[in-house]
Amino acid sequence: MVSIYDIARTANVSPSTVSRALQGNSRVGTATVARIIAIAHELGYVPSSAARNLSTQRSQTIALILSTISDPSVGSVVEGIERQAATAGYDIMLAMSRNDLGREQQIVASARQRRVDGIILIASQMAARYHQLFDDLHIPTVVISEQELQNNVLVVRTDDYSSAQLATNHLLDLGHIRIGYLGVHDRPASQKPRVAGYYDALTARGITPDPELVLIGNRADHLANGYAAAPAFAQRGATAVFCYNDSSAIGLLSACRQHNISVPDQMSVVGFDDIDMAQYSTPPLTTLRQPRLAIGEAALQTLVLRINNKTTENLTFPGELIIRKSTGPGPNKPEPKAMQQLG
Amino acid sequence: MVSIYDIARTANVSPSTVSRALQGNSRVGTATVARIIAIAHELGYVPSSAARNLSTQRSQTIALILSTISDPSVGSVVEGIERQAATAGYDIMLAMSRNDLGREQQIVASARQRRVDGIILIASQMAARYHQLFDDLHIPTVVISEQELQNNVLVVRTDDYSSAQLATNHLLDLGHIRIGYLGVHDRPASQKPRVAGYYDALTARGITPDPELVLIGNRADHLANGYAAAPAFAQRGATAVFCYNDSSAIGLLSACRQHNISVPDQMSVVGFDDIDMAQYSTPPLTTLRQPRLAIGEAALQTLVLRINNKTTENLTFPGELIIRKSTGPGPNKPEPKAMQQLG
DNA sequence: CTGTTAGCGCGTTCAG
DNA sequence: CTGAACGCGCTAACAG
Repeated sequence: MVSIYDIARTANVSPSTVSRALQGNSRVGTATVARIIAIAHELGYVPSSAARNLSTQRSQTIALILSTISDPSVGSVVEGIERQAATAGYDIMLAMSRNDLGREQQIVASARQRRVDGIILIASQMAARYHQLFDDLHIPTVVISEQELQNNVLVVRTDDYSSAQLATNHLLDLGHIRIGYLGVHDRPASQKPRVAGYYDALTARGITPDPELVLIGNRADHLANGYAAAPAFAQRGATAVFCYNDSSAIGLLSACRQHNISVPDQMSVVGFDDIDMAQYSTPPLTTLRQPRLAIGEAALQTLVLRINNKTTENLTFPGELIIRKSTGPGPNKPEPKAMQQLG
Repeated sequence: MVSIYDIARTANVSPSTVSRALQGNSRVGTATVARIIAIAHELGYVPSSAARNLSTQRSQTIALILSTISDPSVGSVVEGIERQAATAGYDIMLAMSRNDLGREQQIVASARQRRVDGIILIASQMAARYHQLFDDLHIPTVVISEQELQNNVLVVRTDDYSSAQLATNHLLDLGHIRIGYLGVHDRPASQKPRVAGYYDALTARGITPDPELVLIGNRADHLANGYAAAPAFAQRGATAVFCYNDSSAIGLLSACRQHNISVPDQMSVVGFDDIDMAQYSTPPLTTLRQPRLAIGEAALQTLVLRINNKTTENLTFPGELIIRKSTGPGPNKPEPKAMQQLG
């Protein structure tokens, strides 16, 4: 492997001159710089990041930890992160925790050994689970999802609470009373505020939330969860369901079709995320769009700021209600005229 | 940052003894090993991979390059890779090429500087585009997808050709004659053999493929491609369509519904991949399952073998036809009895 | 079983 | 503007 020593030798200069010339910044004779660069190119020189890392004590690497990549809603977030990381000159070390304790510890160990400059956590329970850990690590960290505040952990997220209210209010506006909530068990951090928003929206309209209409799936497969929940909702008289995410909603939609429950005539369904597939479901899914790409980009930018000791702050993005065809008037549909006036 | 020197000092041994003790393998007094480990733990020692990499000339890192992560079919593959990488002690450097020339070069540069021990390419045109590059890099590489054979590049993939034949034959068996193919423009490597399989299956039954029934979408959004293609297929008298992947198929399904084309009564649709969403589409999608998790795992294992100079070989996995509800009898449906007998 | 020595490749003072 | 010298943290070859 050719090093700066090799190129120094053939250029009749010292290694430090080569180092400087290659970095561009320092003051070196314009002529020698050109000559050095030429020789470096000619010799097929490729700088060693290990050596550089060792010397500079920075790895130009950020660890991206997520519970699973097989979730259609995280793709765009990762995309946003990767994009910004590339332009900021950081490499990404990808790790999947799978909610597996052993693997989680392994990941943290690996990140520490690699001396990663920063960490991004997506849809992982790790931040909550280890509570103090990320504070003690002294590695800048940003968590994407609602989170208990910690000292050294930044949060970038969608406003789950008000988004859930938006979704629920949409159903309420359509005249629904018996509105269910379909949840998951493996995303407590973001689910909590969504449930709260759902509850509060109901209560604000004078409706007492019925615990019977809150169903929490127990598997990691959200599609299957949604599919399995349909009969219970129908049986308990729900005319509308607000789902934790689009996957759950699409599973639910599929089951409705299977059980001949017409959507939206007999059952309105609202999802969350607006994944690519959402507008191609049957019927196209009304959902709460999260600005996933922007969140990913913001997460990385915030992290870089934090790494460079600039001032940073937690970021909250608003959700956007996307009305499609899976929601329709409920049994107590208000007068169209009134709706018009309010619009 | 505490180093082995620090722990050597407080343990009254030499740094190399510490190094050996921590590696476990070498012969060091059992007592001192215990003492050293204890002290290391106490001092909060975390080994530096940069230093180790520099010294050993191996990075324990593999580069995972893909065009985009926002494709529901790559998630499982990545999952398989990550799983095996973790157990084999490799970290993953994630990079997305986005079919962007500049980014592609940046990624290769970064991988070289990092001295990655191996490279995995998924659904990327890079292997084909640079042809000679990956050979010249002298870094073990495995490509997931059909590929022109290169010296130093291994291939792990689904048998696209015979899978396409399987899919097409299924449609043929159902009595369809005017069978279309819905393709994409950004996956030439895997599409080529699929189209070939489709053509050959048709020809083998004495049907002359009609070029009018082969539609190639021109956008990166496969769902949208599928959606846009429905009218053309209907208008040209296709009674069945074999799609490049499930995303295209689901887009097509959605458009059929929109245009009141009944599936499968008026139009049968077959996808490819068997993504999680496939069984929850309307109707549930008949598709060709790829063993994506297994492919990911095999890809990494093969790569590791190759890194360690063991013998390796290209791997081809068979696809599996999953019959669901999006396919049904065509206009020339054969006698049910005959079907039974053949089964 | 253990210590010494010498790099691995690069950045960075400190002198000129 | 340039060179010499040292350190980053760890492994490995060579003595004992």
